[in-house]
Amino acid sequence: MDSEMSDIDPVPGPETSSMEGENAPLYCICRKPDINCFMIGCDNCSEWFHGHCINITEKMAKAIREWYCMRCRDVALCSLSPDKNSSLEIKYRSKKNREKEAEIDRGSDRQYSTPSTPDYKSERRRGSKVKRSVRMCGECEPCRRTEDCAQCDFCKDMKKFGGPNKIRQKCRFRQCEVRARVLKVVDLTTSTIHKMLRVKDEELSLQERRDNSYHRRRRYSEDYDSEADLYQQYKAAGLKNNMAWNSDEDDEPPFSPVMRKKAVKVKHVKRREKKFDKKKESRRHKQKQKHKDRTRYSERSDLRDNTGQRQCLGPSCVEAARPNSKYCSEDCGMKLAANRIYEILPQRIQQWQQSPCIAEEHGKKQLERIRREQQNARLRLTEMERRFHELEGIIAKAKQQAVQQDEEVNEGDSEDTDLQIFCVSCSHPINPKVALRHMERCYAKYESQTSFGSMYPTRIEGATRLFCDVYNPQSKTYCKRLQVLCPEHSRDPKIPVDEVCGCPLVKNVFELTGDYCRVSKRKCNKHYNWEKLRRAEVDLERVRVWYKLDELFEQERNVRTAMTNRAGLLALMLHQTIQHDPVTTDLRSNKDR
DNA sequence: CTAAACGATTTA
DNA sequence: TAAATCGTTTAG
Repeated sequence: MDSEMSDIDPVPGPETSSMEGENAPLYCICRKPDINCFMIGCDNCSEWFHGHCINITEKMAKAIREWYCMRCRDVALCSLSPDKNSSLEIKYRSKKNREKEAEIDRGSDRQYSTPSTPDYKSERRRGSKVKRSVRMCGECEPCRRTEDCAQCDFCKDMKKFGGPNKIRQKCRFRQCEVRARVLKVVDLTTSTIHKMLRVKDEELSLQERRDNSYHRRRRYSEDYDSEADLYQQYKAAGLKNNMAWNSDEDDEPPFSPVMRKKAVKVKHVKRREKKFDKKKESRRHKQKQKHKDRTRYSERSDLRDNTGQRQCLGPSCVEAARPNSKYCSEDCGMKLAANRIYEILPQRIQQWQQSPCIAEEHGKKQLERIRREQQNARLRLTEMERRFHELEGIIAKAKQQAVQQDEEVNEGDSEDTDLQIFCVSCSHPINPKVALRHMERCYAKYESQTSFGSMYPTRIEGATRLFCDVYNPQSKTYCKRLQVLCPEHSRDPKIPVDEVCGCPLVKNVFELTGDYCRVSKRKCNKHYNWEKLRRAEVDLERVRVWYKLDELFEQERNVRTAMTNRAGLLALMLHQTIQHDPVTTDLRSNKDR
């Protein structure tokens, strides 16, 4: 049934597989080592078979209740024993009962062996009385606990302890070490992270010692065992300290680092398992996974000597470790850590330099691209600044024009038709003659009703008149409209009677004629507020360029950070790239260039 | 992303 | 049938 259950079951044979490389046990009719695929176990001989070797898919397996391999079936047939159990037929589930039976079957697996299904696996389960479930390995200390601590947050939530029953989780102290979901991670401080790292370090060095010394050689299996070990400590200490989980003193805080580390670790494993959970059906049909090398926690005892005291792990230190620590002093811990760095780092640097780093090259290319774009943006910016000044020049010059009286105004009037257009803002029909005026006012009206601000004032060096930037104490924001377009904070100046419109006249839309509109500004409907619009046009473009520059700057910073962080001390110590096939070169390197 | 909440399922 | 607790959703 549970795929993950098989992972930790120390069944002789398949279960103790993987990771051992050449010595990996062989299974199935093909006699190949366990590969990470669906496998089915014979309910008689317990041998494992690859699904694809015997043409059984996971889906098919779901319908199977008892499965026997060819050999067992043949033998049973040949012996022709009258014994009722010896007819080894594959038994299927009836469709409607499938779900239910799975459960019943599962349940019985855990506890009993029915005569018709010789259950070797459950017998191998070390006679554990505790029922196993998805979230309980049934083996660990917490699984065996039957009493709630009544003090943890989960207990306090329970009805029986007067809680609101909102969280609805098992007592902290009964959360399975192996399978419990990660429920809450408390107070992750930097110091705990360091401690977590140190735990890993210690573990590594421990391994070394074990390998080099009289100790029986043992496979180093990630850090699960260290967790278990520390978890024991946590429990001991946690109970003593009345569950001061957040206590973060001395070397090994009793609880937090363990659980926190576990939180990180377990999560991924669990997520994957979860997927499989859904597919799984019976205990006998297991999806094999890679992380089955979790060594049993009980094996950890060899770290301590008989007296229960341990030697400090510091380099050539012979002192006894402090309680709840693996070192006699902080110093020893640091020394050990330093040693490890000296030992590992040169190698890793060398290794790193041996293979070209694609990411690094990408980064360089990106930087080049960014720089090109930045240059373009800057050019555009200077161009826009030039236009800005040009426009101001034009406006200034336009002001000097003398007002030409009357004629044209009347002319405009005479052109008047009953043509109507609709305001883009209020959609009222308006006379084209006053359209610009109306729309301008309409825009101002609506625009004033909204606000467009940011928490910070604009700080762009060398840019004049971009954002309005008026502070609004109510919302504590700075207005981010274009200054020229902000109807809220800047009123159009009153136009003197004698002011000329002064809009540069054009023919064919774009060609400047060099002349200026000389109608009185107040009366010119054709070029209403032309300066404002022209300024806005320029300013908007300037803002765009600034945004672009900002974005590019951000990109550059990101790329640079990525590049500096790449192959840093921590990265080199923690990660490693393995080139599995040195013959095949990186496909990208051919493609890209 | 995590923690809290809570419906749903399982177990007693 | 209630309690236990799991897995998923929601909120922050």
